[in-house]
Amino acid sequence: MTLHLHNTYTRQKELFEPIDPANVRMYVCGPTVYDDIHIGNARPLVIFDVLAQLLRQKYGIGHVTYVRNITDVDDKIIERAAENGEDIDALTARTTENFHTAAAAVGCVAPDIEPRATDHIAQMIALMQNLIAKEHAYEAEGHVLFHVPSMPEYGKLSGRNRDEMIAGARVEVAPYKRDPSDFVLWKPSSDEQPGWDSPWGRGRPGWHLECSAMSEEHLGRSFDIHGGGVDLVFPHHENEIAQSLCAHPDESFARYWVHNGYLMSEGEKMSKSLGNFYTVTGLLDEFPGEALRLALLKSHYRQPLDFSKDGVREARQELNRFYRALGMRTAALEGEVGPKDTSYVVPADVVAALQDDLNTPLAIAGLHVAADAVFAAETPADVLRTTGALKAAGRFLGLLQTDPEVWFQGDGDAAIDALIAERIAARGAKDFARADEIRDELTAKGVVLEDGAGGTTWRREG
RNA sequence: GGCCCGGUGGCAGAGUGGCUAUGCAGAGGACUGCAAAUCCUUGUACGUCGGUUCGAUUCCGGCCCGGGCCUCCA
Repeated sequence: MTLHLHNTYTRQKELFEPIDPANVRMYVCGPTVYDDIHIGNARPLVIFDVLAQLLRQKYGIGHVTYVRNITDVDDKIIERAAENGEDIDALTARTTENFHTAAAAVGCVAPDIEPRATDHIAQMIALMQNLIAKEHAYEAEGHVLFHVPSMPEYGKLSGRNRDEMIAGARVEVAPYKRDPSDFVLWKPSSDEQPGWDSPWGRGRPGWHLECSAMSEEHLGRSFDIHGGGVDLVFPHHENEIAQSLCAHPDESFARYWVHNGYLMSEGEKMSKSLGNFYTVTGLLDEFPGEALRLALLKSHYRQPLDFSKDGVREARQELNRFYRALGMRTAALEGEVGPKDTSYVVPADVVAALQDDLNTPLAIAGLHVAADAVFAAETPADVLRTTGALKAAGRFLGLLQTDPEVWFQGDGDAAIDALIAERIAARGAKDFARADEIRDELTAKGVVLEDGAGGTTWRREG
């Protein structure tokens, strides 16, 4: 089966053909670590995690290099640290840790390489020297600027021309710019600001330079996929292309540009004043990370996604259904042993959906079909086969890898077990009044009991 | 103002030139001491106006509505 991806550069869905199938390379823009990540930041994390897993599955583990950077030098960081009265290093360390915790909580596997901007200052300086030598960049008043008119193709990715950008410019043009559209590669730092020595004095990099430097360092001058949110198309990715292509005109830089759509929250653009600003950490107090992940994957990645807590609740209901199906496996094993046929086939419709430009909603529909098959299973062998298929399909999406008992019951609860035992005894004695009393008591605590053929099980609902 | 994306049943959300996903919620039924789960049945959706076509939700155009980007927000 073949993989197709929508390429922003050509605005078409294209057959994916890696430069080197033995080393498929993907670079995704990671966070600027100035604050705890919000649910909008989590969307690209989850999407590109699915893509990375799909690539690993297709080309083999060890044949995919997934790089996701951390931008730890930026004016927003400087400002936030000043606001908080916090040391910059403390701020970036704290927010980086929050980022890692949140990413893991929504089921993302760590990227193969996670470079930090501040570890690549030397590479950035070399890149600027190269650009200056080729007359694509110039120094002015301690700044280094990229000269946009030096690149005729500038604007191709975002589909805009220079005149439009100048006409739309809302910011006053700095006097040292040769052209209003020129952008900053390097800027001087005051004594209080973080800075590094350079041929142009002590300073720090502009926003776009770090990604050009880091992708080159870790993936080479040409690589396969470059990903991020649509809002990065312009100016960030446009400028990365300008920097990297002008520095290395014989290379292709990234070949497939993959961008995820914007996320809205409760029907509106997320903002702190509207009360719809959700950090991942905050949401994790209310919902399992897996429910957040499913809620994010229920829309196609290029579509705008209206995130809502109701949507997460619905995702959790769906996960309940999947985990109920997976729980049949335990029941089957506890009952009859049966033939130990654990062979299963990963549902082809799920894989096909993902290979068609990451159609996760269609893949999830395939998960439901797989769950139906579990519920229809008639023998323990069928249960083992169908649950195996469901779980394997879930793995493609980074879902359903938890033990069903843990999903429903968490760490367990001896008091609940004791009440259930008492209720089973009461039912055995036909004391249904007492049995119902216990059910009501547990219902009030958000515990749902199920009397099945294999005994009584319970789950938390809330 | 410029550029771009979208408007699908109560909600979420795929997809297709004719056979009308999937889930959540709802209704009826089977099953169940009760309940839950599961299974069965059920609801005839594609913003609007034109055009192309034997036939359009799907292609083309106008309009309306919503959203995004336009120098540092994923």
